[in-house]
Amino acid sequence: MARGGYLRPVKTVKNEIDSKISDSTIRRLSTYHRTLSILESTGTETISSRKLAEIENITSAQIRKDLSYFGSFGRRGLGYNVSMLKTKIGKILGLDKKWEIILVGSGHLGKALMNYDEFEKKNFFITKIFEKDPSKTGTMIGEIKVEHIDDLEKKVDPDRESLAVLAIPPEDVQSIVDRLSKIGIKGVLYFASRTVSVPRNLIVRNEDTTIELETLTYHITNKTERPVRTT
Amino acid sequence: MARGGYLRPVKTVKNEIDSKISDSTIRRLSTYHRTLSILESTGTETISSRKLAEIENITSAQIRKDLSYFGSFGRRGLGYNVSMLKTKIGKILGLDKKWEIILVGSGHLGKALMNYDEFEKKNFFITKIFEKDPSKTGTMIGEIKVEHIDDLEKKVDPDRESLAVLAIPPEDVQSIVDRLSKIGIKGVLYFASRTVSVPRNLIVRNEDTTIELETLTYHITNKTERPVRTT
DNA sequence: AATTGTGAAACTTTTCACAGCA
DNA sequence: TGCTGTGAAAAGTTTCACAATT
Repeated sequence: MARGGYLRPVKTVKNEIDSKISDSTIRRLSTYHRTLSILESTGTETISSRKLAEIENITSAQIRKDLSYFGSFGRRGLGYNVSMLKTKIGKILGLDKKWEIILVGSGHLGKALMNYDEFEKKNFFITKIFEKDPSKTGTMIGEIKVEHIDDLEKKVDPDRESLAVLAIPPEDVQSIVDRLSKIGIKGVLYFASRTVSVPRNLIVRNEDTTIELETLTYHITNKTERPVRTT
Repeated sequence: MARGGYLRPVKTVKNEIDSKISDSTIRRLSTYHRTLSILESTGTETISSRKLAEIENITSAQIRKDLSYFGSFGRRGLGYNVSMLKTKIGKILGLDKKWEIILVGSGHLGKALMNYDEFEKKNFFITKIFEKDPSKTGTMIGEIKVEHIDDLEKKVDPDRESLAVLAIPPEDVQSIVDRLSKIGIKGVLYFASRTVSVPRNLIVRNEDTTIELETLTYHITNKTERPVRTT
């Protein structure tokens, strides 16, 4: 293990500033959290890593290892308490706090995000909407009044809204990312098919449907065996 | 999912053409392809792995290694011919063929996908739309007439349409995946926040916005250094 | 002089396998 | 007995560094 002590063998529950947990682990924790929510709502009280692994289509060792970076949440011989594990993972991911999100772009994708049920389950709330088309300024989407993009700096309070989701065309992404970074927004998710240069104080993620489709066409074209992971 | 004990993910591949190319490599090839398109359209004729690496925010060795799995496309001392490399990568990803896609679900997300400009650049064409709300049957979205979901099996020709994109609620995903698999669809991309059990003959991908947001909230909450990768 | 292509090294992630505990 | 937690081994991925080539 060449990671040379990124985790002391102590039972630290919270990792501090510099431990290096892989992105894959974080993404899996997110799926565990979502599965645990469903199990909790169906009244399941306890689950073993083996059973959870079956649902997730991964190995049980993977689950135990992922959790071990953050502490010991199970009971030997018994498994994990569903609600307790869900709460613990939620805390690791920061889902115990309410997250206010600004949405930039109010086209079809923006509206789809506004209606997305999963958000509030995760404590995510879109609280402001910005749009460059002036004819839309002042119109309502759900309970939120659309603001003009020129007012971004004026209307956003980064102490409240720390996340932004961009449902805008590729050519607008870089400038909006730059403006959001200046305001002090902490994280941005955008959907456009484009690379952006990322200011240091900001975490940026991209979700690009064409990349996903191209992994499909690659595998189909090259007749590769189906990879089991779906997330 | 219980397929007799827990299954260890079928990572092993016994197939004709390729050996074991990682998913990360395929995803990067997809981004190279998109960058090369832009370079081509701006008249750039040649690019070195170093310059491409700067754009992509990765190392040049990574690019050369990714390409080396598939052949030698550059000229020592000179770099790569932009159009030629774009064509070669396109061929690897299967983008030299036209892909007809069926869309299931015609809500906001479905409409956003219908309007998505990037698709045709990649030779992706949504040619059929299915919807469970009968009041929408027969209405037009763009140039396509919406069909009722009951007619899925009747109206889909898997020799033409090999891909499906699902813009439907989580509770409908599993049954649609099962039906598409029976018809002989080869690849499915869905957006709902949910794991599905995947029939053997089908490749399934999931794009889940809450997972992306949770990687953001994790990093912000734990004040981890910004990871450079944005895609 | 510049830059590819690639083995080998370095590093990361996953899986194994079992001690230890309920 | 059943199942977790975890070092160690195995597998996988990225980076290094340089011979080969234009």
